[in-house]
Amino acid sequence: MTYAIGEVAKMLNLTIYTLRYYDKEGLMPFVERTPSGTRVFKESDVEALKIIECLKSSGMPLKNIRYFIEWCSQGDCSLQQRYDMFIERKAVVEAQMNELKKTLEIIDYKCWYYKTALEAGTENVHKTKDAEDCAQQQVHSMQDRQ
Amino acid sequence: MTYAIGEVAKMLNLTIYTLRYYDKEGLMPFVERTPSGTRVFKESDVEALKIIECLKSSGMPLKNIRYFIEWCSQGDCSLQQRYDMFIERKAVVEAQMNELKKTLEIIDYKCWYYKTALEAGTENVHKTKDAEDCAQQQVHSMQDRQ
DNA sequence: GTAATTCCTAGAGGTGGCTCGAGGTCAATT
DNA sequence: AATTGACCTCGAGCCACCTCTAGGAATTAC
Repeated sequence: MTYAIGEVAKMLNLTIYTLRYYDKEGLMPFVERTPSGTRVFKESDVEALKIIECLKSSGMPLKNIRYFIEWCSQGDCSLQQRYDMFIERKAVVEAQMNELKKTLEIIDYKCWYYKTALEAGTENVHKTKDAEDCAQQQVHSMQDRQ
Repeated sequence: MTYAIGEVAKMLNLTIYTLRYYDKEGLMPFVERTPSGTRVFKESDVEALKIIECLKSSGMPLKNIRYFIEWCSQGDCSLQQRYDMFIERKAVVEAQMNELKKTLEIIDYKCWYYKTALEAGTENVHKTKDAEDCAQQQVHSMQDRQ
């Protein structure tokens, strides 16, 4: 089973432009063509594109993804590099998750802050209390929600 | 206690260029100046910048962060908008965390894939088995690690 | 008092990642 | 035979987000 670029775009939720751009950037050297030049995507090509999407959403720039793709076509001699790369990606993604967790904590605090301000009708409800008071109140509000 | 732009840059791990750029983009209308034009950051300005950083790392574009800053200077009439914005941010960040979790699962699989390939000396160890075999093996390898 | 450091503005330049328009090919349908 | 629609290339344009340079002013250290 093979796919045309439009089908692949739909499957991966990308535009045709993006796929062609990736090809131009050397991310899809494996995709074959018909004699007239139309790209023909194999099942394995779609799988490779999913890995590319995975690396992309791990925050890896396209340039570096291209190096990985090059390693892949070099065979077993690049296994160590590829392993190291995924280990590094793992660390990066875990760091990102920790960052997001911190971000979420601040956002949760702000949700509480504005919720109580709305209830009071004014933000002054917070400005008149000191920071420790606020933290206290937040803890209680958090517990109430459980 | 007040700070100069260079101190704030160090505190927030940003460059002076970035801070000035944010100012140019209307993200810091609250920062005052000395008669000679030098920016003077108050403690509360640094706190506001931390919220800006929080919104930024939640994936919010600077343009939208500016709207939030404008709302802040409009007082209590914009409380609802600000609350809604943080509720929306919460959803966005939670979605991002779910995305990252999926990404991490694929990366974990790939770490296992390359680890076993390295042990075998060749990637063929995976190519000769079918996908279900691989999944099985992965599950075992995962359990071994616990 | 002069040298070093830090600040300022305006505006140009750069990177990453697309996004699109023009002009053309090809295969299938009417 | 003509139309439709999906494909192609090339190159320009665009958006977000900085990043830096030039030219200048103010402050601090010796």
